[in-house]
Amino acid sequence: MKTVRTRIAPSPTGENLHIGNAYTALINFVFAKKNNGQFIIRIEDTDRSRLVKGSEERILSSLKWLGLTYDEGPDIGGPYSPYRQSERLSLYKNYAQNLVEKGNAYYCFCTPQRLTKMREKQIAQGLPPMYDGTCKRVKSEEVRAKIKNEKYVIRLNVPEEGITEFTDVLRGKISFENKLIDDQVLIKSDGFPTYHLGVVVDDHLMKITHVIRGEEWISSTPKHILLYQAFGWDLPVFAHLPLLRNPDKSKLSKRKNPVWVSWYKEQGILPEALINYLSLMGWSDPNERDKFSLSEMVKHFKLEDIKTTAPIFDREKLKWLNKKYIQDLATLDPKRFTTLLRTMSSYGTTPEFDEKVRKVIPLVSPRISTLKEYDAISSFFHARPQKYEVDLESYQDVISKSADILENIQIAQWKSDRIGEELQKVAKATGLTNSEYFMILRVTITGKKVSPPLNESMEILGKNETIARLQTISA
RNA sequence: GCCCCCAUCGUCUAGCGGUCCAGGACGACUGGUUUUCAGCCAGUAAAUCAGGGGUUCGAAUCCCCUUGGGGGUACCA
Repeated sequence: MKTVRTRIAPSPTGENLHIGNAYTALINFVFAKKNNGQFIIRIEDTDRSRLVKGSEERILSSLKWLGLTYDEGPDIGGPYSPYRQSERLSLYKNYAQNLVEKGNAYYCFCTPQRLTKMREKQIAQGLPPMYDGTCKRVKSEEVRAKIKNEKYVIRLNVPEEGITEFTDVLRGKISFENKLIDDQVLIKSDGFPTYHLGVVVDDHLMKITHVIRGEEWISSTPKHILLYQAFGWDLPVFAHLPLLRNPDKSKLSKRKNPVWVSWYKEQGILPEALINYLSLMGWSDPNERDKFSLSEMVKHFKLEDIKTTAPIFDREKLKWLNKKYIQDLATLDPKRFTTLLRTMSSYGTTPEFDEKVRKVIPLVSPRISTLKEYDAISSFFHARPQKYEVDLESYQDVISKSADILENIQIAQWKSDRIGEELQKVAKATGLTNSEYFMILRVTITGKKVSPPLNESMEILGKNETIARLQTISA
């Protein structure tokens, strides 16, 4: 049996890794690993006009961040190097010329202006816009002359009759009438291949066994099949994944949704949570579990189980999952949790991991669903409140009494339980309800009406600091 | 316009001819624990399985049509 080899072929035309590409990458990765195969990254940078500087590097780093490690790629090389199409240019042209010789492709000298006009006319007549084959009929002596001093492209010579069909692992048989398939450009006038040529040549040369990609490629697949046939190559297995959608059901786009993986990282989403959430798109664990790791997914994954209905990428459940993962991390590895917090671009007040931070984490982490939220809740542990959510002036007396009673506790007895007992006494003595009294104290200590548990927080702050904060108000 | 794909609670989904007057999770809501929030526990609402025809003793599950949604239709990927 052939070794399973999958790949994703991102174009460095965006800010970062697109969430849709991350999804495709996940499925390709999991499928490859499930079959002890290889997962490959190939950069398809054939559109020079849309190239974004630094994009490739950021795409690769996001892939790594997500834990989708690849076996071969542009930065790590591999047996089929190079993995960047712009570095494989001469290849494509040779293959295209070979097709011309066999009659499966032809040179085309039509100008973009003529093509536009042609299409407009076709649309006006209610015809499908397609290349009209003018250059297919140019005599070969004439072609040889024109190649020398005219710009040209090379087009695929699609048969005018017949049907091209293929079996999609997820969708079954899909067929297209050849007469509706356009004579696709294979080599552009700048000498670069189009996606269609590049993807077929490279997938073949790199021995890709399974082409798993987004649904938007279904209608180009017959062109690819025709190419494989023209070259006389074996077909890979095709699987077209559902497209992730915006809440309004349109194709996931940056207009309507944050689509860059880097955005989720900056928000304080953990990679494990994003991956887990993505894996819930179109696939479900056989045990109906919602939370599971990448390696657990690999264990239970079956390509055929992917549902073809396009899911909406709705961030609610991602948030819930992230909360779970944050709690796990904070509990199991508070040190790493702290490090992560401190590497956030929105990094705030949390100092390096120490005894105090170790005590703060279990109090704060269950109350956040993204790392970004951590600082707002925990900052009072490390700095006195700058402002108070409630006007405390009329409560000076109560606060002062609270300070006095806490003053009586020995430093060695400074524990949340003891603090609580003492404060209950004050609470009873004042005319205030418990909730009102503790709300006042809470605001005094934390600045906020909502905070981690008060007594425990006071314990962590220590006697001196606690009393100092009370006196700040009562004085 | 033409081609192709898709259709179960608001969302993600289970279901692959009888065990489903459709199950789970998120979200929402109610109650409990409680000094706030979070958590935890208990519970409620939420899908005439898009609609209509078949096939079958029997259909959410198979077939057809309609409708709806999506994708493609470039010298972009």
